[in-house]
Formats: sequence, C-alpha cells, structure tokens
Amino acid sequence: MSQIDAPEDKAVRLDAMDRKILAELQRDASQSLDEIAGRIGSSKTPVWNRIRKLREAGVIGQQTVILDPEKLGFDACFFVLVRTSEHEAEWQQKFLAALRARPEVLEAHRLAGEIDYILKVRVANARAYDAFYQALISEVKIFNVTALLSMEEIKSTTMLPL
Amino acid sequence: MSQIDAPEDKAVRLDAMDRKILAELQRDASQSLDEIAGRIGSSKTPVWNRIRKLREAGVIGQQTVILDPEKLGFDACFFVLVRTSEHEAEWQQKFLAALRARPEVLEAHRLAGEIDYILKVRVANARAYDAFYQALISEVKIFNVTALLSMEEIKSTTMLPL
DNA sequence: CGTGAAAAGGTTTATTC
DNA sequence: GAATAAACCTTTTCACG
Repeated sequence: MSQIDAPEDKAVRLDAMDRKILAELQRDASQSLDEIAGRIGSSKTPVWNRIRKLREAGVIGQQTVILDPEKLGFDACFFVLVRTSEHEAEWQQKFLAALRARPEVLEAHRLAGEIDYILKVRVANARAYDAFYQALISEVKIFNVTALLSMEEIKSTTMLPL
Repeated sequence: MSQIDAPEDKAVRLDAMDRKILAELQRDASQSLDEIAGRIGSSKTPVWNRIRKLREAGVIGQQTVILDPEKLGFDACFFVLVRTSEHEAEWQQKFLAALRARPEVLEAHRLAGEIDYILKVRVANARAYDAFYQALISEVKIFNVTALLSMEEIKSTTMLPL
C-alpha cells in the first residue's frame, strides 16, 4: 500500500528561514510580505513561496484575531476536570460530540491518569457556567466533575516558541 | 478625579452588526472588507469604520495565525496544577515573572480554591517537560505540583461564542 | 532559487448625499 | 450613517537571470 504526503502527516522539515517566517506570522499576521521579508532578511517572492508551501502542508492554519473576552462580557473562565466511569466507545463518541458542539468549550483534552478529561470553558458568569454544566451532565453520564475558577489570567498566548 | 475612556475599561457596548463583524474576523481574518460586508449584509465603509473603532477600543487585539503544534514537533501538552505555601507579594511577583518569561507556558491562571495556579505547557516531549519543571522549581519554591498529560486534543479554539 | 516588473485586487482617505 | 471614487499599497503571477 502506497502512502502519499497527506496534510495529516506529522512533523515537517523546516529550515531557519521557515521558522522566522512562522514566528513573524504568529506575532503579527497583518504584516505585508515586504515587512516580513525585511525583518528576516529576505525578499518578497521567496517569503511568499514559503508561506504558500507552509499553508499547503497544514503547518499554517487559521488566520484569526484575538478578541478581549472581558470587553465582550465573558467574565468567567473555568477549567473543568472530568472523571468518568464509562469508557465504552459509544459513550465517548457522545461525550466528544457534546463538547465539540458547545461553543463555550474552548479547549478539551483527553488525559492520561486519574482524571479523564480537562475542559476550558468561557462564559459570562457563574450562572452561565452552571447552565452549561447542567446541560452537559444531562446529555452524558459523568462520574465526577471539579470546576476550577480562574481569578486572574496571568498569561494567554497561542504563540508556539519557535 | 476624572476618568477618560481607557483601553483597559471593561465591557463595551456592541450592536448586532459589531458582533457579526467580530465573528467573521475570528473565523477568518484574511477576508477582505468586501467579503465581510457581503456576508453580514452591509458594505465596505461601515464595516471598515466599525473595525477601526473595535480596534481602538481594544476589543480586537492581535491578528495571528494558528500553527499546527504536532507538525512543528510539539508533541506533548501538559496541564500543570500548582499549589504553593507562600502567598507573599514578593514570591508571587517572582513566580508570575518566571511564567511570563517561559515561552513554553502558553496559559497561566491564578485560581480560586485548593489549587493556586493552572498552567498549560507545550513542549517537544516528556523530557522537555521535565527540563521545564526542574528549571521552574529551582527558580521559585512550590509546595505541590501535579502534571496532567494530554493524550488527545479533542478541541482547541480561540473563537469566543458571539 | 531569487529578482523585478506587471496585473489584479485590497485598503484607506476624502468627499458627497 | 452610507455610498462613491480616487490614491495608495499589497498580493499574486510571470518572465528572466
């Protein structure tokens, strides 16, 4: 069975210039090609060709804008530790679908160890969290839930350290 | 003492059109003004004026690009639960500065309750996590640390549900 | 593989209704 | 407020060294 380079392939070989371009794009994706080229000591066309390749390879994904949650009234952020008794495929499918469908769940990870899942949930206030929580446990059976309330966001970045 | 509208002010009043614009920018910040205007049923000029205001108000922050961590060799993601015995201002300053200085710490929150802090840390592998952990505890005294290893990223988004 | 120019399209400002 | 238009940049393609 043959295998072509698919976008899902893990790890891509990058040189120093690719890394510089990625770092610049992470820092400020609104920069022009000339600006990026200037900063990293290259020029327009090579930068453009590399960006195109990095996009095709799936290294560069969504281009987005970071909004200020508090200015938009999302005043509460919870980390939710979930333990479950159920480990059947069917239950898991239902649980994952529920998480993906709920827009207040910004992150969800399946974990190794005692705790099965961790969620990061952003909502307007504690009441909105409770509504989310009640809705979730009514959809899927969960053994144990611990909610950790964030008092202060010390740091938050999407920038990987290249 | 008078008070001017500063960028740090909490909560901003937005109408339905502002929200639609923000939703489009979150979804895809590379769209042209015409594209956004078309999708939300408006036109260039009003969309442009609103985006400018939202930027000035600090609602719209960094424009960035989401990179694929695995394609870049960041194969390990940990959530780190930190308990401390120290609660003096000086200790806290040192701890926060350490977290902010370490680029592998993508998120850090101060929590209410038993656990004092939660961190999200992205590194190449378990060994790199250990190096990070050793460096951190050598910089600041920490009472208790639990690392939760992510086995699977079920969901990860920066998009707030507008 | 980089350079530079040309074509197409986007942003930003100013003016008008 | 919104529409239009003009000036100015940027992106994208392409032909050439």
